[in-house]
Amino acid sequence: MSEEIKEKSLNFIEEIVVADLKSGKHSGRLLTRFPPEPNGYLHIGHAKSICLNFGLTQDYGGGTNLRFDDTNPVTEDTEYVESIKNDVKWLGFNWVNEYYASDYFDQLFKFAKKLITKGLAYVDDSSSEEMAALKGTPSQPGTDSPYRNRSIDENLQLFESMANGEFKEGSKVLRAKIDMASSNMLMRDPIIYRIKFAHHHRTGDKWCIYPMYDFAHGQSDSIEGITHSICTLEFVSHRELYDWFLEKLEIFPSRQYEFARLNLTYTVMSKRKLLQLVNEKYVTGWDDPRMPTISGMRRRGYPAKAIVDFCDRIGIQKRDNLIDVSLLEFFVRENLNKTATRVMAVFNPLKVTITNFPTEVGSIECTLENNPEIPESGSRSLNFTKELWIEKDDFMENPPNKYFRLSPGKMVRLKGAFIIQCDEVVHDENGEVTELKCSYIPTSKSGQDESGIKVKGVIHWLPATESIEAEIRMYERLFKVEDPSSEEGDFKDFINEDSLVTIKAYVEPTLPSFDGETRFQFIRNGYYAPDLDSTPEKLIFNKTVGLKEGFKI
RNA sequence: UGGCUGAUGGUGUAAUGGCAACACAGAGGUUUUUGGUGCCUUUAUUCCAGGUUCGAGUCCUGGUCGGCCAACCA
Repeated sequence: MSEEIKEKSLNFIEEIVVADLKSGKHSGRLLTRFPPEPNGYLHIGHAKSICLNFGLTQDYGGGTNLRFDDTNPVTEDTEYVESIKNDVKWLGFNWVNEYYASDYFDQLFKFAKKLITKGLAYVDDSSSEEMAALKGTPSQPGTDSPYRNRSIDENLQLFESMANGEFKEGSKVLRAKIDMASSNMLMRDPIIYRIKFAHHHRTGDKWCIYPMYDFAHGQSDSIEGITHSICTLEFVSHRELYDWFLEKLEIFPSRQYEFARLNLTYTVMSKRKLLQLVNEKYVTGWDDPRMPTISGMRRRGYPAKAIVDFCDRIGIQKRDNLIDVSLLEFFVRENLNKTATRVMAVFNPLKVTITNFPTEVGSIECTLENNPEIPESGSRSLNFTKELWIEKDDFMENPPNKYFRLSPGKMVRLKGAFIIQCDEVVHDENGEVTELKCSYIPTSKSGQDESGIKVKGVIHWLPATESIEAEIRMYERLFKVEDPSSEEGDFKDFINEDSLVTIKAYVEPTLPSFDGETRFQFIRNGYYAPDLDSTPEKLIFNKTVGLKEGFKI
């Protein structure tokens, strides 16, 4: 095997990992984690993080934990836990451990008391307004809280009482005692525990105090022995605090590294905004095929591999980015081109009557290949009959130059069947074309063409009486502007009202026999996937993505 | 008027002091029983000003512009 090993350039995090492994840091151990908060569904931005974290340990050894960052019981729910696990698995990744920050509540409580004991935390009775007022601004230092110098004993006692439910929600918090004049706002005595009389999805009513993110995340990393804790750029300023806690608590020094989150054109990526779209019914749910969620993309028909390939291609960097959604669509098409079963569907039927059809025959069986990219994929049959449907767009009475579909007097091949010639155009009283009378060339059958006729155009068709109806959900981008979040005003003002158009179409009669996992290419049209709600009795297809458009009139 | 962070074609990503490359998007051609696919060609890039160096996208200095930071969210 002297295969040329292509030199892959490493992203900056891989470089760090490789260097750490080489230097023997943590005895060469590598452990990452993917830490979602179970308060929403995963989206394509999370996929980037998933591919990074799991990809690192796939490439360099070690493992990745799935850890739910469930420190805020009022927004979190097991529904989200289940969807997140399902989505990670669907993308093709396996975690070594499933953990919850709430698993560490007892330990975190002890850590807090240790901080108090070291004189590094205190209970503050200030209201949130008072605290905000004393916090200062990024360019002006804050002021010490009047409660900042309580004794260690008093703090310990007060904190225990907080945990025992002796104080009202919002009346007291535990704060780290750091530096109210720090240029980093997060170091100005951050709140580390607050009172919430809320039912937690895992710990139930055991606690009425819950740690803040900053007091849970780094410690959870440390407890698990995470070597590389990877997060997005907005956490850069949290790193100083992250390190401070680990140092003062004298626990395993996990390290945090930050990369730029993914932004995609014509969509929004914050969970807050996505939740709003769901709650306010702009979409049908988290898994609406227009959503940038993993479940939405899955429902739309995006293959997991296309998403992973996309994430590999966009790379990992620290600069803000806005990636063209057409790059994602490229990977979807690339994948589906190799896997989708080719079938024919007619969206806007125009009747074609074959005037010279041998009526004594009834129908002529034609054989169509399932996928030209995969010769072994086999074939299926479709009947060529006297009355057919073709697409309205495939006929023009007065065609422009270079239009090589059907027009009066011209010939075209019906895909997988015969060459036909348009002899007569039938109009209604408004001048609309209602029917084409055509003759077919009996010797031109696909695969055994002896006619010697060469035609430029090939169009799709269906037997009029044998094709069946299906509901087609046509999706377009959810927003009318490239970057809804950066526009002035409410992002919802830029929603594309035509992002879902439901239509009826005719499809081949064999379609009900395929299972729900089959991905289709409606020839010359696009890729389509059976919707979750589709049944053999009522077929429903989601438009995954269109084919690249060539000729435009 | 603070701190942190970043800047390479239209969009992304590489080049680790030595010919600025790859993908997507765009344009053109070719093949094709999908105006798809494949194949070929092509347009277009180092934020600015100095400096170091034989040589700078890369190193240094100073600017400019962008992003993040003042939730009892994560």
